[in-house]
Amino acid sequence: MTSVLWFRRDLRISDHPALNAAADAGPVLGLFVIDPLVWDQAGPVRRAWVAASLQALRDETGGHLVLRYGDPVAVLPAVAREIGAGTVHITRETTPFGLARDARVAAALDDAGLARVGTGTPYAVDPGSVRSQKGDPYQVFTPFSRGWREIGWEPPLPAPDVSWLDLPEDTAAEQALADALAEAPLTLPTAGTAAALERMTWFRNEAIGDYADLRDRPGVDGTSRMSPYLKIGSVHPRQLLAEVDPAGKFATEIAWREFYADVLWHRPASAWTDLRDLPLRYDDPTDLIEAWRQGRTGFPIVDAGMRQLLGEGWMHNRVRMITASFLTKDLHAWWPVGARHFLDHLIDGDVASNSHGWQWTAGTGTDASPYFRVFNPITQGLKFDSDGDYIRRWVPELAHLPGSAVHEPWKHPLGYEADYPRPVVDHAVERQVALERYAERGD
DNA sequence: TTTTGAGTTGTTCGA
DNA sequence: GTCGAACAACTCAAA
Repeated sequence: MTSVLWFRRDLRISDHPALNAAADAGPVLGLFVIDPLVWDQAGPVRRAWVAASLQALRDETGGHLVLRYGDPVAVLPAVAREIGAGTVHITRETTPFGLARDARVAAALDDAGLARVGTGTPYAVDPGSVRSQKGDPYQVFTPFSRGWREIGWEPPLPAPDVSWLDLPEDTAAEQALADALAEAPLTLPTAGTAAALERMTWFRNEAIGDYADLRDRPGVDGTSRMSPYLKIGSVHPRQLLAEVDPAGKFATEIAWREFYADVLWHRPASAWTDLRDLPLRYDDPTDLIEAWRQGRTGFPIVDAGMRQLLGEGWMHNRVRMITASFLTKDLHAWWPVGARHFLDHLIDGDVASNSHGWQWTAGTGTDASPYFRVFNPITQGLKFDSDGDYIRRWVPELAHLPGSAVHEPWKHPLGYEADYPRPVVDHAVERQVALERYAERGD
């Protein structure tokens, strides 16, 4: 029987259980729907990454990827009818947005007399399935990760033989793809499964030994950089876990991704609201938030990170924490303001990891009340970018300063020669304000 | 039921 | 320069 495989965040053909299910049943039409509501919200680099990943998937299918532009609620029944398919196969969604969209599409498919089959999820262990001995979902990472490893996962599936179907091109979709690709920065990673696995092999052979030491240094290429591939589904986490020690540090990073997906599964509102209702008092300092977005706060490592985000669509994890701490603890803004900006621009922006990473920084997340978690952007810079290379790469106004002097331009006679902004706040003062607000919560 | 130990990623201060 | 303690009190998981 003919079916449609609706690709979403599973842009690959290997280790793809839903594709296997469709291919086992008969000929398959591979479809991706460019939904303008999602597409237009994304920044140019994020769009370029999706476009490049679609192009890679098209290559992997031998050119048989059909693109459509529009609302999936209208597109899916129309395409299924056009090709004579009775079933739409998907990888099951787990996020609130994805579940709501799938529910609307499912209703439309029902009305059209079409079946829908969900197989697998983008996770090694499906969200909702790791439970404590009492049967409750875990609220804390470490016990979750024990339960997660106990459940375990299957080895990756090979790519199936697929009899692909085609339809005439949708001009609007092809144009959207071409426009997005035209805006790709030179720093965009090579998209697709093969590039992902090649990078993973390099990481495993060359970098994983130094991972614990180098992963915190934003000026060093010491992380796997698998997150953009995982986000778009060019690889499934099973394929990465098969390459490493399941008890090791890298597998633990995968477990963090799965933990946050699990938390979001049980608490969908936590995507955009405080997981723990403390409540904290927030400000809305519009001009300062805009300075933060643009990387013009006068704190070098904050500005370097925010500019890397806009330029590359990626930010080093250490710097994500520093910039997030700055927005929430120095500017006292509500974390979703920052989470929204990150999600719009990060090529690896994933709602579960993004929002819960932000909640961790803001102190509203899963781990217990570390009220004192206020990053000092200057000492963090000196500690993790001690040679200053990261700053010089992203903040040209400071590129003339030597070594670690870039972190404290106010101490250098030539620090402001190139019109670098002065610090927009006094960190020591704002740190005290943040601590006081934490102490007054609920009063 | 009660108790106990633990909880990703920090900073500052004083010895 | 290095190191350990203090920094609120709380929630969770499991014994």
